Amino acid sequence: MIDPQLLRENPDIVRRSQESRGASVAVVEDAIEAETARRAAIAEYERLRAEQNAFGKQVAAAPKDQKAALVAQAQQLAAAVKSAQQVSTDADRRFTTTIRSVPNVVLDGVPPGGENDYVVLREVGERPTFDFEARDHLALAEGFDAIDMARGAKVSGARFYFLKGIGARLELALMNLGLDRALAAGFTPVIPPTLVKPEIMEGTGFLGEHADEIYYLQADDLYLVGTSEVPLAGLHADEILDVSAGPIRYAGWSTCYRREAGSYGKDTRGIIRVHQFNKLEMYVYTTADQAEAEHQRLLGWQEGMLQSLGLSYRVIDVAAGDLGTSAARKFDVEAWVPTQGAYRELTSTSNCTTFQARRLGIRHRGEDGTEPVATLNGTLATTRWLVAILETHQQEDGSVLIPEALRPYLGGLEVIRPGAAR
RNA sequence: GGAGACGUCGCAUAGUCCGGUCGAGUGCACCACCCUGCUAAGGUGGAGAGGGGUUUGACCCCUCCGUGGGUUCAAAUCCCACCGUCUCCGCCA
Repeated sequence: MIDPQLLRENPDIVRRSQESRGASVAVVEDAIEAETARRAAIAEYERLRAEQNAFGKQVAAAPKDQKAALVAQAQQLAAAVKSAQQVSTDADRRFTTTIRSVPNVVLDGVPPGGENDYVVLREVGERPTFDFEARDHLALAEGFDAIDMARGAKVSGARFYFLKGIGARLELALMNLGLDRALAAGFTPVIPPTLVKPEIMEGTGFLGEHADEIYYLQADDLYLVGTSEVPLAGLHADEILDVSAGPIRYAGWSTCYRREAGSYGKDTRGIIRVHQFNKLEMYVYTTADQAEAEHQRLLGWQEGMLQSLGLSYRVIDVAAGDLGTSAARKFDVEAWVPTQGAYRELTSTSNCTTFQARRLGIRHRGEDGTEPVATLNGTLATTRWLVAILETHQQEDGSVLIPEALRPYLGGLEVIRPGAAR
């Protein structure tokens, strides 16, 4: 939820943000109107309520013979209070609904436009080249019996898979590498719940435009999370945090579930786009004025991971129209996938400023009382990374060199050979 | 799944039977100051959250006793539902 004070005092900033997202400017006018109506309704209700409170005291203090007459009067007042309260509650609900439909205000410098209007900030590392026919990640993995798509489909349907043998070990190694690096950077490791209540899912901003993407368990009124960002944001809901000593940083490992509705026919081969995968996610609570610096740090840790794995990548500044509801700015790190001749997203880091925190009631004590904190998130590793690792480090005989950083997590294994791996 | 107990402003508690004096008392912790020859003890005062108004004054008002309803002129207190915690029983990968 955006700052109501900003809406009232600087609506132009909100309008410009909507324009750069290519989103509706009309909702800004709706929100302003709802805010004004809300305040008027509250003022009227509170005036009547104050009157009723004062009257109640008279009734309590009155001698017995006068009480009946006073109570008769008070009954009328009570009716007026009740209806004014109803008006006030309705106005408040309408305001909340309206303002929540406004996505976060984008930061200065974010490129305007849609999906293809990103700005490339840098390209890092040399793209691998091969003097043989490169195999794609699935062909390589099948040589090691590391990924089993057919049986995944048999058991669970399309876009499900088994990671087996070295495939399973490789993923665990990757996650452990990420966790150790996060630990060194001061993150607290967390394994969160992956089923969450509606208000938590709502609070993180995922029930808006991405509602179709989310698995929902009707019998229990719970949602399966598509990222541990959701439970990590909910972790401190309705709390006042002490961020005076610096940002509070969590590294959450979880399985992620995505319906991938509307992506029929896209990335159907292998594990690029699947319904279930694992992810190590960074999640940070800090003050609003430190958010942008922290965002750069998150990006730095992500790049450090890709570099340690010997991957070639680029960093893009995602355009306003392609930001999620909660994000004010987002950087993606995309790795080069040789057989696709393209960069594919491996990480994403968003600065949600105070948007999520305002919805979830997460505050800290500032100079003038409590203020919402800023929240940020960013990927540190996912199952998809296996695609880039396998393809980048493949050799002519179908074997794959294991990046040095991963070897300690695989008992020193240096190369995966077809047929021999387990 | 069944039975019972409980859920109060950081923590611990009083208050709930018999509705108005609870716009919530006390202890601990916390902050400021005082006293004290010093990381103790004592004293005084302060201090919660959300929202509205405003002559923008360190001022006024409204709301918050798990959540949501209800009864009432008036609810922490009465009624209903739900959520959570604990104990016991049952069942179970």
